[in-house]
Parts: sequence; C-alpha cells; structure tokens
Amino acid sequence: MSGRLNSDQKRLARMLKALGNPIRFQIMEHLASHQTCITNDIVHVLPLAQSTVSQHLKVLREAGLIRGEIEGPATCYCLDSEGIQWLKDQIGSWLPGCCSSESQLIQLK
Amino acid sequence: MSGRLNSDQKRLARMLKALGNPIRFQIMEHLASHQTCITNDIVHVLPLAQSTVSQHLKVLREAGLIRGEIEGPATCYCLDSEGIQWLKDQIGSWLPGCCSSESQLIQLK
DNA sequence: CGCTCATATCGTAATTTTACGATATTGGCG
DNA sequence: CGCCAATATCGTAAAATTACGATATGAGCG
Repeated sequence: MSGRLNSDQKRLARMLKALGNPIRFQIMEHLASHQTCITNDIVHVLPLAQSTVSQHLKVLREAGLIRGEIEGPATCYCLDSEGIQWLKDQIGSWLPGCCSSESQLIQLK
Repeated sequence: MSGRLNSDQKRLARMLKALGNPIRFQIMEHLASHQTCITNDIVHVLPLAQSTVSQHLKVLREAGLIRGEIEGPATCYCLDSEGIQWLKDQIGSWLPGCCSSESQLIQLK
C-alpha cells in the first residue's frame, strides 16, 4: 500500500514544490553565487515587485531552504545549508531501486 | 549576473515542479515500489478520476521522469531511470558553494 | 465489423498560485 | 518624538493548476 506520504516525504515534496518555481529557483542561484546574504538586492535583480519577492522568500524560508535574519533595519537572507543538505541526501538516496548505483560511484572521482 | 536560467536549470526546475505535487510524488513512489510497470493500477490506488491520473502521468512523462510504452491494449509506465539519474546528479552537484562536501563522502560508506 | 477495455484528450469548474499596490511594522537617525 | 529606509502582510485580480465528466482513439476479440 503506498497510501499517503510520510512526514519526510511531505517535507521533501514541499521543498521540491518551492524549488519548482523558476523565480524561486533563480533566487536560490543568486543567493548561492553571492556568498553573502542579500535581501533588497534580490528585488532589484528580479523584474518583480518588492511584495512579490518577499512572498517568494517566505515560501523558500518555510520550506527550509533559506534562512532570514533581521539585521538592523533590513533582513539578511542566506541559504539554509542544513536544509539543502537534507534535500540532497534525500534525493541521493531516493528511489534506490530505480537507478543503478553507478552514478554514486561516478560522483566520487 | 544571475539573469535567466539556462536550459539545464529550466529542465531541472520543471522536474522539481512535477515532483512538487504530492499526487505525482506518490505516483513515483508507487512506480518505484512496484518494479514492474503499472498503469490502470495507479488509478485504483489513488482517489482520483482516471482522466486526472492520466494528466499527472503526462506531466511526469513530459518532465522526463517516467516513460510510457503502449503494450497491446494498455499503456505501461515505468520510471525513466536515465532522467532520474540526471536529476540526482544535478542535485548532487547543485549549489556546490553552499554545503560542505562531507555529505558526498558519507554517501560512499 | 461491432463491442469492450484501457487511455488520452477536451471542455470546463473549483482551487491554488502568482503578482501587484496599498498599508502595516520595525530599526535607526536627527 | 517624527521621519525614512527596508520589509512584511493584506486584499484582490489575473493566471495557472487540478479535478471531473464526457468524448475520442486504438487494440484486441467474438
């Protein structure tokens, strides 16, 4: 019985859903390329209103993909490396019966 | 310049979006647990109409996550191990600057 | 051929997501 | 305190997704 999804699967699905939006994916890439946390800068990079960007940031934050800290007058966002690592581990060990283990070995080189 | 997403990133985002839906995620899990391809069985496992399931299958197929082959009167679906492997590799090497490489080493053991 | 089973596709309603402007909220400055 | 910069949240419109029933399509059988 495949039934419903367990909590880990739900968490994973929520992360994937958050990342599935091109804008949010782009925000992640931007945060990654700028080691330092950004915030208002993200708004200027995207062709969207500030309120819209803020909403996307909220989705990413609630999915556990980024972390926001209030720094003085502004908010500083950065990748949530813990959450991202969890995601990577989950995907890495996902559907073990599907693909051969070759890939994981290839990754080592 | 983070600009737009390249084609690999778009493909990845599309896969993630497809997987972000709990129903589709469940379909993937089901296909994985039943090594053999299923088709109409999926409809019976889910509380959805046949047409709805068919639509979800289409999304997964177009995202390159499953593969459907017409076998006689029915259609036989199975995981697209090539696509899934690509996804795993992409995620594994994603945001390299974010997380330490510990995880990849841990995976080996 | 005519029928049935298994699916896909179509048209459409209900829901969710996305985006915007306007309006709070909060910290720091003069 | 009064003000400004930086965000978050609210209310709402537009767009996309999800789901359904009805209808097409295609293979195999009597």
